[in-house]
Amino acid sequence: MEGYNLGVRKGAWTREEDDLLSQCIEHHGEGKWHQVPHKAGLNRCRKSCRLRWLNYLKPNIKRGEFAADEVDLIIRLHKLLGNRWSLIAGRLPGRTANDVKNYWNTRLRTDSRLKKVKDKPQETKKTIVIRPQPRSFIKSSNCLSSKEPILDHIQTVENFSTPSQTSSSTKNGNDWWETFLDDEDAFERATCYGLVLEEEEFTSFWVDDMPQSKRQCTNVSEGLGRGDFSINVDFWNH
DNA sequence: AACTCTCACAACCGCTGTACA
DNA sequence: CTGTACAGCGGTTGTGAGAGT
Repeated sequence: MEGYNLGVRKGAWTREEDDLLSQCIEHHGEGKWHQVPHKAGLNRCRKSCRLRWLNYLKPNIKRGEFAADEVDLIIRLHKLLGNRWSLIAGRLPGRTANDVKNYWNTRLRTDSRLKKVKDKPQETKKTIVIRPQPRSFIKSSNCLSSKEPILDHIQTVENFSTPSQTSSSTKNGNDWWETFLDDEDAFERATCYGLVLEEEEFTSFWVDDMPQSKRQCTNVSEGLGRGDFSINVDFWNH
């Protein structure tokens, strides 16, 4: 595949290789990984270069022990997302997907904190197999033009229950998602319905006009980052 | 001191999704 | 529509360091 093993160097990177790769990316920028080995003068495959940069050389990478709040977030996000390490890492500034994965596999997988999650009844972790279904909306649609929070609508789906919302989506001056991860009950309920984190901002869809028969397949996504709430609704069909 | 075991981390491999001709 | 190339992801393996015997 891709000439991956055709005479390229493998194994640990040397300081010289790191310097060449760093200089190349500082000069040409990230991306076009297939060109990087040639431009950098490295006898490495593009995958190796990319991995080395993303996991080790890239500026702002945080090294060392995971803080308690980072570990807590990993556990909670893993409960939501499963092994989607890149998404989990995206919520941990300075941490890479490889770091998170390694940390999980070597320390958290057998952590007692997870046992209670494993012991939960199966139905709370049920995942619905879902398939995409194209949908269209007209611009003048009430649901698209409305500025009301999506959660008011989503709450009608599958009895999904978030803290009661006002039209400004706040309660006691706080947005509910700011405390979402701290609210074990809300978290459990959300897990039941297969919340999925995505980077996309919610901009396009409403769900309240979906046929009742399809609602059980609605997949609700919610960005958990503090202050950068976004929500993404995918429409699926069995 | 020598050997074995365990752990943490870096890196590799195989696969999937996407873009494009 | 199909094939190809590429980017990116997650699972797995390799390896070095430290602990234990």
